Amino acid sequence: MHRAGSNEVDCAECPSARRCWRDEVNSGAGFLVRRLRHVEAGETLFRQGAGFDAPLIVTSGCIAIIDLLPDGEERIVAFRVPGEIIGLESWDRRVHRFGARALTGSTLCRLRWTAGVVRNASLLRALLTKATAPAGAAPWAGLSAVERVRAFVEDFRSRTDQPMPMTRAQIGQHLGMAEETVVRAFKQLGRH
Amino acid sequence: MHRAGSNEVDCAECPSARRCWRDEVNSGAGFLVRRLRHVEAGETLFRQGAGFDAPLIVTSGCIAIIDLLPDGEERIVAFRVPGEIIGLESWDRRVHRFGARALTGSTLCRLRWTAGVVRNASLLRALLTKATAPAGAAPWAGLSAVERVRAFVEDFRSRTDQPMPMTRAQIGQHLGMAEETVVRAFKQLGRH
DNA sequence: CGGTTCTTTGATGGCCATCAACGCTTGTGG
DNA sequence: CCACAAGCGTTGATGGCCATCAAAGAACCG
Repeated sequence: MHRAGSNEVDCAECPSARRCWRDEVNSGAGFLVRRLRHVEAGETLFRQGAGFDAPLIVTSGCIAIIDLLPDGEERIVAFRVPGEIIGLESWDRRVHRFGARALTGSTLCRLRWTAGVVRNASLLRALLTKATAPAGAAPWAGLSAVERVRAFVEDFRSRTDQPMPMTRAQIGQHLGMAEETVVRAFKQLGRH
Repeated sequence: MHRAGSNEVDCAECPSARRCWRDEVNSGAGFLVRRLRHVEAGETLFRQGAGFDAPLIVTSGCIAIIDLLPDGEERIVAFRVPGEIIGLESWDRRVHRFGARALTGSTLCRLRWTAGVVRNASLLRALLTKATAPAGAAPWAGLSAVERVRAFVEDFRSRTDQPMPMTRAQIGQHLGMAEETVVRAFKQLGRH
């Protein structure tokens, strides 16, 4: 049984906890959060290389996870919507592996990470570094640009009901294709 | 403190545990394994859709993780080398999300999964489903085929010292490009 | 030797990145 | 109100990279 400190909230007491954790959350399960301020559209949450302290849970809005490449190009690793976690990929580091920027007005909770949710650090490291598909894999290969855009739209729609807040250029930065190709793909799909 | 059952080994007692877990392993840390038989080159460990019971840790050899697409095509999601885990992506399912096939003679340990290594199932599910980059992201986009093959080779070399056991066609199935393109990329790299 | 698997090389065509330009919308200041 | 700028969306023309098809060498094994 954990006790929440000042400014901290146990997820078990949050009426919308189910949206974040999908299951019911038991009091004392170790999920303590600190509610954060509302961030404005376009605001940078943190930059790549900034000091990392704890993961965040998105509770409203949409956050772009951004990889800043050596040549200055920006690649959008993921779009995070309510209920999803950002910053976990930097868990075993001291600095953020990616940056994060709000695409719309958003709110977040900070996960109190000191709780003994995970008993052994080695397993968590293994999970985060080995269990996932390595960069370089191409699960969608063989798909045309149109089919990849369709898959992206369907994936986003399956995760949230909100309208897509990102620009065509940002979709291109995420899927690795030119903005014009995204536009032509949407036209071929006949719908937005 | 856990006690190992019949045929079970505590990783703390294994002389090569450091190779699997990188850190030193404390007795009773929850890492109990069962040593498995040696699998032959080309042998299928399990097929996509087969019943899942526990993850495996590769201790020697090389295992291909295979996604069987609806059209019958096979996409190689990852190549696992000693110290890496397979099957974790199926943790919250009853069946295997991917198949697995040995590329060379390999040995594996079965992770005893009942140990209370992770205290809360919700967090692990969140880790596996939300923390990783979604399918569709293209972290390598903008790279030519030659540069992607170079990145693949460097990644594999950084993970193991063994010579690359996979064929050009399998590299192509992994990177999403034609076998001929892999060959031409290797020629341009001037070395194997 | 014949058979199989893997590798390599060449020719051709299509998809998509790139460049260029324009319309549309919004915001800002004169 | 109008002019101007900035951001976003859209369309067209062009060229290059790579998938595809075809075929042949190379290594291995019965």
